[in-house]
Amino acid sequence: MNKRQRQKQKTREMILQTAKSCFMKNGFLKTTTSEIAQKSKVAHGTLFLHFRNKDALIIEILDLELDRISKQIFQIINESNDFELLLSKYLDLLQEQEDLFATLARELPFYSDELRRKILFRESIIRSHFRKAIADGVKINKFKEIEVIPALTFLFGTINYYLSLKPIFVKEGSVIEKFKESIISTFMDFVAPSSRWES
Amino acid sequence: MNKRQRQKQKTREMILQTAKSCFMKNGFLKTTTSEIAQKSKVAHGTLFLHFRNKDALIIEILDLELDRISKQIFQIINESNDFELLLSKYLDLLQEQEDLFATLARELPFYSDELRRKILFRESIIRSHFRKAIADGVKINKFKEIEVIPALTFLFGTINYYLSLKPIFVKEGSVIEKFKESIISTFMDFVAPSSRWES
DNA sequence: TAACTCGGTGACTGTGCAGTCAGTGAGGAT
DNA sequence: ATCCTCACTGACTGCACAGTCACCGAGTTA
Repeated sequence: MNKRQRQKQKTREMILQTAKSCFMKNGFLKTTTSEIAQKSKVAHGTLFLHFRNKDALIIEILDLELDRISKQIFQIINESNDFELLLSKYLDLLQEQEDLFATLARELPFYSDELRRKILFRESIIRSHFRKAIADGVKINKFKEIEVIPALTFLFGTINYYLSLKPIFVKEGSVIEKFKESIISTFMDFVAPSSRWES
Repeated sequence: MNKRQRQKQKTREMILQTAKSCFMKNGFLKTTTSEIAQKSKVAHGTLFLHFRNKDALIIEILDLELDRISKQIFQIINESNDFELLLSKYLDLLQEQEDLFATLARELPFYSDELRRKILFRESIIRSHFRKAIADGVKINKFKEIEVIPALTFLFGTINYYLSLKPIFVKEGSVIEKFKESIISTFMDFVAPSSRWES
């Protein structure tokens, strides 16, 4: 690889890096290509030399990021098939990338079909693991007999709600951190088996 | 009131009417002032004669609409302090104005502070009635001992989630209609008292 | 060293938008 | 009948933005 090719790749990575941090901070919709170019210290036109358009740039970044996160989640899933632990670790992961997930929660309805489909596909995979963990819990009477899918929608819907309205729930810092215990304990309460077996 | 004044008021109401239907269909963010003007059969400039700016127009429409809906909700609340019935009727109301509520759910994070505060204030009033209904239910052992506020966040969060991602859940028609039974029965399951008192 | 290649440049274009203002004419006042 | 008022007009301004292209010069090749 000669000097030109090295420089080209370096520029490309610089753009990706900068774009990622802009997107995290202000969301995809509000971030402009000029802003990315400026902060990357390249000309505006250079962006479109490396990426067909703004959407292609977003998709590339999200693909990379979601890949990375998916791997972490699968690791968590393999480590622990206990539902409560799984949920706790999942929330930790969300917290680590909270700006990204809050942005996704807010902006998802406004993305292009392609982008939205990609994101929802990833989420559906994650959700299927939770589904299995709950189904297992029901089988061993750890949870009461519930409709698993609606129950999960309550869980994911609520998390999504906290994320998308993050600035309303916390002035600064992490929403997930603030409500993690509440989310877990409320959901565990909800699915706790009736106590007739206890007595 | 002379002819001029009558005409002026008529124009104003025409704009409000048209703007409302545009906002319902495409949301506030995507609706342009030109579109409203065109469909109202008035010049673009006329809009700004009647309303300081686009935001003032939105706020006026939403204030009117939320007033109307609030009244209906209070009527429901007065008619029935039974939680399940209250929830059912509330969902019916959401369904009647589903386009509006879906728009609000999606766009709320992007509104100006003033607008967002107004909407959230209305919601908080409604929510307080639900809180009371649940607290009453807990008192008479109709529900198990739960943390009322987190439980309500699960409920409202989930409804918000269904609304904001409506096009993903249903191709056409009403999300609320489709999931109403599921939402009610899942939540009632969640808060059902342990069965030790039954036996 | 001369010719060529190609990544990078940034002024420019086109589009879409909210908001403005000098001008118009029907309606009202005298 | 005359003048005035004011709701209304729509071309215009200014802005923000994504995307383009003729040109440049460092790096590569012959």
